Amino acid sequence: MLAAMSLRIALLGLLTTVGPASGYDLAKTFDGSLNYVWQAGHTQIYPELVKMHADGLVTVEAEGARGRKIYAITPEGERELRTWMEEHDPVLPGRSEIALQAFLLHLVDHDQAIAVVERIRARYRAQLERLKALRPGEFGRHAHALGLTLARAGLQWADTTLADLRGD
Amino acid sequence: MLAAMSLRIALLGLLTTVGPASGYDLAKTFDGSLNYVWQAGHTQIYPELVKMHADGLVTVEAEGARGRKIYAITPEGERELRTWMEEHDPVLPGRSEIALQAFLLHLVDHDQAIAVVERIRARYRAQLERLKALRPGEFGRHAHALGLTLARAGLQWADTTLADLRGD
DNA sequence: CGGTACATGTAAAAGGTTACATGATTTC
DNA sequence: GAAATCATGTAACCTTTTACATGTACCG
Repeated sequence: MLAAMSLRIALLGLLTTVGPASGYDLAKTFDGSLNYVWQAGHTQIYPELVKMHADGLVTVEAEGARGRKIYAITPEGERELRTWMEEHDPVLPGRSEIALQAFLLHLVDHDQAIAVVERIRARYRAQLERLKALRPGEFGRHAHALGLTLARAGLQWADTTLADLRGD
Repeated sequence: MLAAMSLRIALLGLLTTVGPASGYDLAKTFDGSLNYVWQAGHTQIYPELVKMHADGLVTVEAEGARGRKIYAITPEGERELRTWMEEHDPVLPGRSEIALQAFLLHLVDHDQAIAVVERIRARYRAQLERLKALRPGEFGRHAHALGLTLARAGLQWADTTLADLRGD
C-alpha cells in the first residue's frame, strides 16, 4: 500500500460524511469546501472512483438519470479510511509559491519587493475572507479553524514584512 | 510559457544567490534550506538543468572532476526570474495532509482524534525547531520569518484544538 | 427550442517520486 | 584497500493538469 493516496482518503471521507454520492456530487463538494484542504477536478475523481470500485472500497449503489452513478463506501473502504487516520503521519506541504517568492525577495529591488509582498498579502486576505464567508458545517469545523489560523498568520507576516520594507 | 515551472525559478534563484554551481551543489542546497519552501531531488534537478540549458537560461561554465558541471545563470535566465517575481501571482498550497486530517477529525472517536492532533502538533513542533536551528542567512530572511510564523500558528491551532477536545 | 446545469469520461502532457545504475575521488 | 562522499544520470511509475469529447435533462 502506497504512502500517498490522499485523493482516495478525501473521497472516502466525503462519502462517509455526506453519504452515498455521485462523482459529480463529489467534484462539487471538492469545489465548495474540501478544496481548501485537498483539490481535485472531475478528470481525476472519475477514474479514481473506478479504481476504488475495483479495489472494493466503494460500491455503485444505484444508477440514476443521465448515467449518474451513486457510490457508497464499503466496510473495507471504512477500514482503509480509519487506518489512514490512525496511522498516517502527515507531512507538511513541501512546496509553496508564496514561500518561494519570500525566499527570493532579496533578488528584486525595493519597490518590487513591496509589490510582491502586497500580492501575497492580497492572497492571504482573500483566503481569510472566503473562509469567513463559509457557513459553519459546510467545512469541517477543525479544518476551518486551522485554515483561519494559517491565513491570519500569513497576513500578519505580510503586514510585518511590509512595515519592515517600508521603514528601513 | 507555462504557469508552474517553479522548479526552474527555484534553480535560477539559487544560481543568482549563491553563484555558479553544479547540479549536485544545488541538490544539497535544496536539502539544506530551500527545502522548506520548495522540494526537489537530484533526479528532478539534473534533467531540468539540461532543459534549462537547451532553453538558454543557464550555461555550463566549467567541467570539473568526476564529470562535475558548473552551471551559471544567463541574462535570459535572469530576465525569466525577474519576470516571474514581478508578474506571477502565487497560489496558496492547495493540498495539505494535515488539513485533510483536521477536516476528517469527526470521523474517528474521541481518543483517536486526540492522537491525530498530537501527531500534527509534533510535526509543527519539529518544523519550528528545525527553523529555529537554521543559522540566519542560511535561509532567505523573509521566508524564514514566514516559516516561523506559520509553524507557530499551526502549533497554536493544535494546542487550542487539544484543549477543546479534552475539555468537552 | 435554446441555454444552462447535469453527468461522465479519455488522452496527452507535465510534474514528482522511487528504484536502479554507474563510476570517480577522498579519507581512514 | 574499504568506506564514504562526490557526481551524474535513466526508467518506471504515480499524480495532477489541460484539452478534448459526448450526451441528457431541465428551465424559460
